[in-house]
Amino acid sequence: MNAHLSPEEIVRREALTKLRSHGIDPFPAAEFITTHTSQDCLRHYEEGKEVTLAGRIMNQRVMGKAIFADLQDAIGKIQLYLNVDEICPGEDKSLYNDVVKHWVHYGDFIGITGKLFTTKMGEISIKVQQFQLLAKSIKPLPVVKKDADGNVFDAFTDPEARYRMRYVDLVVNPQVKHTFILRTRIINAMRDFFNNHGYLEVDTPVLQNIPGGAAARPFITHHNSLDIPMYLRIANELYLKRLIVGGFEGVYEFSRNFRNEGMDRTHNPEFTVMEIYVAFKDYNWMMNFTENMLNHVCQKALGTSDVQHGHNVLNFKPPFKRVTMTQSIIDYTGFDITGKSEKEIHDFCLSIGLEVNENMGKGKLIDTIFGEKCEKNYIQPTFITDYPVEMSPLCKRHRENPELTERFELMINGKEIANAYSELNDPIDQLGRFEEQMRLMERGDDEAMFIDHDFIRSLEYGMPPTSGMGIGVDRLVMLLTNNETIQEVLLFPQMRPEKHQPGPDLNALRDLGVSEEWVEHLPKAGFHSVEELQQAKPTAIHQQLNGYRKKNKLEIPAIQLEDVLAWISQIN
RNA sequence: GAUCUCGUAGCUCAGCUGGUAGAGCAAUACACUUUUAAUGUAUGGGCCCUGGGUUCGAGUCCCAGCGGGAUCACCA
Repeated sequence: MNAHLSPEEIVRREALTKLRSHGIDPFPAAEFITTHTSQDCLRHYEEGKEVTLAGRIMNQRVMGKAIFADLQDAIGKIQLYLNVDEICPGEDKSLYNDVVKHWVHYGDFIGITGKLFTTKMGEISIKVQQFQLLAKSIKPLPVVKKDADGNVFDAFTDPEARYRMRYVDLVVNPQVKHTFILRTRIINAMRDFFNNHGYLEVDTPVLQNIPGGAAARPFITHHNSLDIPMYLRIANELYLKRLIVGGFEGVYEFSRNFRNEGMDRTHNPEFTVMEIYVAFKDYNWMMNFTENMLNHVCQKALGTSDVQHGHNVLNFKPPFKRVTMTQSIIDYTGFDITGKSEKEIHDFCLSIGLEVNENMGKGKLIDTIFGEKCEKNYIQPTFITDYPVEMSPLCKRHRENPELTERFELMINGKEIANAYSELNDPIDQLGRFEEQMRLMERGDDEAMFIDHDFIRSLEYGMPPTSGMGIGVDRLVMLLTNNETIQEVLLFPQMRPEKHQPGPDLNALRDLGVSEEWVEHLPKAGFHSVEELQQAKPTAIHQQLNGYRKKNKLEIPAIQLEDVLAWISQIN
């Protein structure tokens, strides 16, 4: 029955039996009370101090009657010194000779009590006096080794295996664990910053009737009792604005959004956006707020305003540079879009070799120019402001130029990190913009937005002037943790489901009367299941099995055709 | 969705113009009471992703599929 297990797994399972027969439960229930962590021991070292720790045993160096090993807990690692006479002061040395030396494996959880000391080589270690197995690991972890210079050998690097088995990744790759600790620190720092300003964290619906607030393909599901389609949210913006209508001064939400679109190293079907809306503010205020918030996050989470990302050092000390969209396009193409018609801009795009088509409105054309020619140049944090009105259906018109909107996007490392508006609060203008979106949709723009009439109604009751800002949390975390792929900052990134090839069902084969000496060979010879036997001709099975026997020089009796016929008759 | 590329032992990887499946680490056994990529000796361990095809012969060549990665398209 162990045919599908690797030899190491078999050894570990046999150890379970041996431990139990010696009265040791490999999965004990009782709480194990620790007094210290690995870091406590290293930071507050006192020779001879008694400590109790728990963790995984990671790297054993057996030297006869003594063993050095590393204990890895939630925080780090510390070296253990396991000496036969310390662990087994009496006559009975079996705890050391059997349990510790042979039945405890790399990756097992253990609890120890011992005294701190420093080895000849100068490493702080624990001289173990009491040893207890807390949980056995019956699948071997990848073994990653590191030399004195910090060079890593045999690292567990296969992205597929790492993302599918993040639990393994976290155990053997400390830098991965650190990324996720930083992720939480970044989010906590943002939350603190907003709370300290008195803004309220809220929850709004994930399951929505109208997937509004952004332009994207939604995931569709169905509510049985109401018998209506429902959508996983693509954004939470319209709900937060309703709350501003309701009278909150400032609201924010860390929103898990879902978009049914392509997946790549910057896109996951579910992702996190932080959105905040503050009443009586405009986008100028929001720029100051955003740069101060980000600097606060860097200081709190990383302890610096200078963040290493790839070859660049990103400086988050306010103020950030501010450039209008129009000026940015002049800077990088020499073309001034001010007052230009859709046709003129279209022709300009063609003249500089951009791929555009007749379906693209003015906003989309300008967006294309910016995306192709400008965006990548903004490495240091830069606010790009005053977008054309066609690109921003939820944004208030610019106070000085009705063709523009009071919008900014924050560019860092050549990519968009945040997006903010002076929010459109004129219900009549808003409805008109939604209707314009519908026209774009009919013209072939599949990114145009749905109309949310309840949202319009809320604006009709009156929304104060408000500024809102959204920030891509996953991308911010990528930026601040020096990662290039979103999968590295999501604990469980979306993957295609694993296809399980069902393992051979040996018991079903036994039930047919297949002899014990043959049963394990049937799958290897190509017959994994009863069904596969059923589908093959008995004569072919007979020949194939005996061919396999000959090829592998099996010292077991040849199969007779009658045997095969007997199995088949059992099936029917 | 398109193109390129990869899939070999628990992990990291070799395997050339087709000819009996390899290394290091891990495992097992023995030795070793301050090692740290511990060391030394010995041993075991493979549906070479799956299914077809070519061939006397396929891990290797061809086709299809499954899964991953990269680039592109769409999007944040």
